[in-house]
Amino acid sequence: METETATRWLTDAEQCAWRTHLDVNRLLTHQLERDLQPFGLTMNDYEILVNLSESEGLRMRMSDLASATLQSKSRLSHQITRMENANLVRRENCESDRRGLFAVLTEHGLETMQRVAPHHVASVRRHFIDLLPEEALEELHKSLTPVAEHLRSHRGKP
Amino acid sequence: METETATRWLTDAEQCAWRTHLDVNRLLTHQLERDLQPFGLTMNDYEILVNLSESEGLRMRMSDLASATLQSKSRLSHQITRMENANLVRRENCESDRRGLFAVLTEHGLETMQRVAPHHVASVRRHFIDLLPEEALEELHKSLTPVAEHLRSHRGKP
DNA sequence: CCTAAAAGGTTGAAAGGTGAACTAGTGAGG
DNA sequence: CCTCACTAGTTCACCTTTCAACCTTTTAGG
Repeated sequence: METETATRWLTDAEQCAWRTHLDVNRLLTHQLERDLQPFGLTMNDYEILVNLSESEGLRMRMSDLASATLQSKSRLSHQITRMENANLVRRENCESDRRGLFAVLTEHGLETMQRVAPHHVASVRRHFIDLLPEEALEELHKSLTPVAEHLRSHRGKP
Repeated sequence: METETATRWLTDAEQCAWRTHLDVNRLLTHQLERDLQPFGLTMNDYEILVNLSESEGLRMRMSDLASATLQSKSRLSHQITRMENANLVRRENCESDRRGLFAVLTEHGLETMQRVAPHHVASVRRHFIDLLPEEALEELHKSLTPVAEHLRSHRGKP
């Protein structure tokens, strides 16, 4: 009688797909990061700017921003401090809950965002979107959505 | 006459696909990292172990290992130092080129690798591979391969 | 009310990553 | 042979991420 189940190793096809996926991620992240560098932003910075610029009042509660960007509170706190020093963002107290803080986009943050966005979008197109036929992109989205849901619902468990 | 070309913003579909892709990456990386944690390994450690264990003589030149894992030399050097301290790997001089070094898998490194691999594979299946129908995985691979090539050929340029 | 637990955030130290400067060995051209 | 440019790899200084400890305010129960 077996107590251990035999390992289901990856098939060759699975292995290839998986490694390609990993590689694309790493390479793509590097490339996008590099393309943002001339503007003095990282992808983290950019993502925060996007989130804030899409929110009412150009502001978000720290926690909401943390979970929107899938970061820990601690990391976000440091991140916002840096961006505050760069005058892209400022912290503001929350009247209705005195524990809370808002991260608020500054004028300069908004301008930066608007100036950089076209370049970033071009970069995403050039290195990813425009390399995939339209159906492939839709296919990708359809396949990945359940994965994202699974992972989201699964956070902080075994 | 226009000097600036109008920005081709992402369509809604493109935007969704792109954001999902980003999210899956981040969430998946976190999850895999967490599943390796009980074994005292990071994904970087694991990847190095895999590369070495698949090489002749369980060894690779530092540069080759760096480019196989898409890391900078500097980063790899630190990484190997840590793994050397954990006795997973050891450095060995290269006779034929006295500038060069090999990273060599130790006995303990090999055992660790073999012990951990089944769990890691299970994790990859559970959180990714097995969530995708077989054709979706092949589709994914076919779509992503040209992207990987593009990015690889494009390293270190505008 | 009062208390205890939970939620919102920050902090500081330690670990990990980056890029440029550096050392040492190689190898091709004169 | 020399020398000069290149390759292999490490190191240093600096920045980012992580994790646990911490403080304050809110909420829920008794």
